[in-house]
Amino acid sequence: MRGSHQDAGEPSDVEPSVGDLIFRVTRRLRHASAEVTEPLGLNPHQVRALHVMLRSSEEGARPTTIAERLHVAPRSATDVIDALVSKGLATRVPDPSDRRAVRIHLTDDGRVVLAHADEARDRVHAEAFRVLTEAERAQLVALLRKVDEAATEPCTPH
Amino acid sequence: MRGSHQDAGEPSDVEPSVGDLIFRVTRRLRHASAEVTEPLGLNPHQVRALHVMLRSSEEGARPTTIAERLHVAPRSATDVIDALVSKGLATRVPDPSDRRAVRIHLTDDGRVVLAHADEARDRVHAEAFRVLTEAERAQLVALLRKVDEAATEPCTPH
DNA sequence: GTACTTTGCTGATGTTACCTCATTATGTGG
DNA sequence: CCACATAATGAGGTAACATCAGCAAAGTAC
Repeated sequence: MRGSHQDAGEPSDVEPSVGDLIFRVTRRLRHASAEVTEPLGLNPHQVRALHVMLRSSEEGARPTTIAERLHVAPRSATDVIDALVSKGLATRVPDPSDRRAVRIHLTDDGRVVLAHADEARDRVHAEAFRVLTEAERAQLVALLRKVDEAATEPCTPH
Repeated sequence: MRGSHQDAGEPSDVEPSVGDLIFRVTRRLRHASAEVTEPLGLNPHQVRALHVMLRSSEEGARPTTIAERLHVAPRSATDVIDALVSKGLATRVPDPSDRRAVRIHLTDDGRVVLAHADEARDRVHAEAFRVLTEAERAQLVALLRKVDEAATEPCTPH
């Protein structure tokens, strides 16, 4: 974690809007997740990069692809990869089909660590939403999905 | 915005969990909000700092207080304040009751700019949740509030 | 009052996570 | 085979944090 400053946000005397609420909940989730993955020595980007590698375990992931998934510049992916390689969680392998390119592969360690990270994150999320009943959770998913999908397909030409 | 890299995240072949979904929605909200407040030359911290000042318009806000609200170190609040002062949106006024302290006040410009920023943000949020009916929005608020409150009062001693 | 401790802010400086631009090696279309 | 595009990365810059040191003012103890 970057800072040591933690707290819950103002008491908020007024009725919070949907937007405010969703930010509050998410912020807490993010912090909690960060707390559990940090002992593993991973920041969110690194975890995400490991995921990309896992998904293309066969061929390995290209730095450019990782950059896209992380929404960062290609050059920045190099740094993320460097970090993972130096931790022994990933390896650079020359791409057989393009000698300019590199393929990034998960190491066995990487696989294990990623599994731990995922499990920890899942636990945190489950804990956070444990106050909801099964039905409520389903409802929440449905609502969020609706919002998400509306934004994904901008069917509003204007 | 820091980077120029933008896109919507992977297609996600699998059923997304509540946690994933809420992150997706929030990420989009954050980006959209950032886009509209950036033309005003403000980053989220600066907007938040202006809010703190607005809330204590009478006496002015102390840097320490602003730091707390922003969840950053006191020193870092100085930088945020510097930025706002240099834009002419805030002023430092010596605290009459404690000559070590400073009070930060909104300028008239600051008030106007903050109002614009708020309005823009509200518009973005309203737009994002427009796909929901009034009832659905209320439902969403209720669910999120439940999650939020459960986390706020950690009534789970263990 | 003198002395010690604490508090409030800020200057100096370091770290991290990004960026852009330049470089090198390789692939590709005329 | 030449011009241009693409893949990765080195070099170097910036923004947003951090910590620590310093100074002035307040509070506290005797």
